[in-house]
Amino acid sequence: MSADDEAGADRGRTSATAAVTLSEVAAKAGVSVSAVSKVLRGTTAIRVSPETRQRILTAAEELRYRPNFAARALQAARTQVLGLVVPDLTNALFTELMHGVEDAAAAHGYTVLLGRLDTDRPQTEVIARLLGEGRVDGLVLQATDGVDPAALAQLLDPRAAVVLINSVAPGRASSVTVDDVGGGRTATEHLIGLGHTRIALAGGLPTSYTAQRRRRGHQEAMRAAGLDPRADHETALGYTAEQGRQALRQLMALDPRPTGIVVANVNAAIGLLAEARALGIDVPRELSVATVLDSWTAENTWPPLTAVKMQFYAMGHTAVVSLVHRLGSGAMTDEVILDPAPELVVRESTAPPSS
Amino acid sequence: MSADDEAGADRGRTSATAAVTLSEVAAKAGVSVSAVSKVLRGTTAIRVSPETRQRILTAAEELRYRPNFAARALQAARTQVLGLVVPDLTNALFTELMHGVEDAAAAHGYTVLLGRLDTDRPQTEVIARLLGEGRVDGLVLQATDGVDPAALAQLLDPRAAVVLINSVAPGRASSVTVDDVGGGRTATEHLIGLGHTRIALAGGLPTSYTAQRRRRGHQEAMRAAGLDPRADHETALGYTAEQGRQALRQLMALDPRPTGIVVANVNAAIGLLAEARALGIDVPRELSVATVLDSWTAENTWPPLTAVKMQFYAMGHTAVVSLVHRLGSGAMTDEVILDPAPELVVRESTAPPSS
DNA sequence: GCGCCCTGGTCTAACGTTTGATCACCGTCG
DNA sequence: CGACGGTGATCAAACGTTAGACCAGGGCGC
Repeated sequence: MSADDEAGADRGRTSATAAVTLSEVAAKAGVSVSAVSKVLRGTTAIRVSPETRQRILTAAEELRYRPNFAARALQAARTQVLGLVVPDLTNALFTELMHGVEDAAAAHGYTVLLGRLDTDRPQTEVIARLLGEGRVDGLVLQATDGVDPAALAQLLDPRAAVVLINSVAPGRASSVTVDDVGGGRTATEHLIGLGHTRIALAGGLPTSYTAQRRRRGHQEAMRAAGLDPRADHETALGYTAEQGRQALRQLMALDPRPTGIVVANVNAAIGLLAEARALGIDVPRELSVATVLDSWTAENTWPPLTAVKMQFYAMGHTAVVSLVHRLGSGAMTDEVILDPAPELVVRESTAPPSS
Repeated sequence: MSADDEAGADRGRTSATAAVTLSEVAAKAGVSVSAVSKVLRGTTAIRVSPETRQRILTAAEELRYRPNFAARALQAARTQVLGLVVPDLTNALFTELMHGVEDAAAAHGYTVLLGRLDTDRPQTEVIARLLGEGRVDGLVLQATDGVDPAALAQLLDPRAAVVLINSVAPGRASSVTVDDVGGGRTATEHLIGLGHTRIALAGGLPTSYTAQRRRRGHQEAMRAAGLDPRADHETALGYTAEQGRQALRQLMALDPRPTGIVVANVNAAIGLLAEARALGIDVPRELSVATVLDSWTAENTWPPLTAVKMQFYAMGHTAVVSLVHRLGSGAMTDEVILDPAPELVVRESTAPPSS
């Protein structure tokens, strides 16, 4: 217990903060409510004398008027709010995505509401709550990785304005994905270029759309180089640090060992790297590690991780543009961010094979 | 460019999803709107025959009725939504906090709206938008670290229902903080217990309330052990990985070098550790590192970081309880989470000094 | 047989905002 | 001098929900 802390000291009472309404502004300015609304709203065809307008603006200013969100939403039947719902907010990768979403939303006059997808709660519940209750006009949704894409598609109402990211549901929702195939390929090609031939893949769950595609990219690169992507050189355990550790133990049990590993997610790569140190495996001398996805954490491992940076900002931005478009015209689209392409960032976890 | 991807295929049009309203349910059940409202709401003093009730429930079910959020909020003059606003959502530490907030909110019938604090946007703008427009009933707010506490207090309306976390503003808002003093002390005592005497502090910005208190705990522990907390053994650069790297370079320029460093934030510790490896400094043989704050990233560094786990879940939980209490009674309180106490998690980045 | 209360509902106003319809006034044209 | 058009506003309805006031009918006690 620290000596300087004391808890629970009551200090006062709040009078219920009475919100300023249009009618109070109107009373103060000596005009009707609708006059105030029109002036403040900046309606076209204003038809108000300059003096009255000024009186209204001053009154609103002095009273610190703020339009009530609920009343406006009720009247307009829309909220100008978009929901961004992801399974894990505390993912360093998410920052970039969120910035893309927020920038695009702001540019179109929307604000962003963040939601987390509970693993225990059914995803449909979240969607129903946000969209069904009219809390948001549309949704940018990343499904949890464990969920079966087909099952997800099932519970998506095709009439709802939903844009999936990192996943697809043809005919049921729009989608935007990054170039996962390219990402898997780029990471693999880097190892091949260094001279590796026994290259393993520490992949994500088989149900994950991104995992499937990164795996495909890996295999394409292998075959293009005349190498055989062997099944026992692949794990599909998941994207967490702990699952990365498991993947390493599994792959290091092979004989001969692979000399390079492509990891499908940076968090898994961080765990995998830590496990390699714990097992006394020297990275990159004995083992090269390249990962798909880059983040600030990747440059603070030891050795710093060679990574393929994916275009999450662009994905978020495109998703919102797509959503806004959908809200306007109703068009459903599927897009893949191919430009700019995934970008290889070479650090120190990869090197030519020593043998 | 990958061969399997094609972009921008239009697929269809959405008819505007007409939301089901109470009156539609009423029409279907052959009763009045208010009867439906009362039954669905489960009002006490229901006064409705079992058959009618059943008819209403069935109709609502079949029509998939969802109450309109805006209408309900307008009528009740509150939203049952609490805002949780933090500077950085993608902080591993934030998970725990958020869970505490969400659990407590759910227990009191509130949902949580997440907000990010833009560094460029004025914080007052965010508060005004959420609270002033009636989007939320109350706010759990963590100010950005760079902001001056006095300045923050200035712009807080004492009538607003705001609970600060990791910061205080006496008389202007409630607050909940973790035991930063105890955290700084515990980390320092650990190094002292191992036999270190030249112990440095890699601290946060001087304006940060948490940094001030962790520093105080550090100094208390030093003095209690008869050691002198020398000014040149302290940095106050900030909580990011890069600032941790800077801190290490600065502290390693000392002669003699410190044999142990207490870092005030785990992200800074991760950067500091990476920089140590880059400089060829062997942790923990040449240098022990202990950090305040624990997260999954701390166990995946090399060596794994000895850390003091702070009670973020409890802080989030307590903040919401405090907020709900404030919304009810108007009482303003300041609380410090002292129980459970900060918990030392010993890993491999600390050892007795070698000299 | 009259007043009363209970049951099972309906009616109505209100929350704050927006917007199309309406209106009083005035200058002007035919 | 009466109809007309433009100006500068106000009026009223509506969005979907809630809650208190109200009401019709029937059973019962006195």
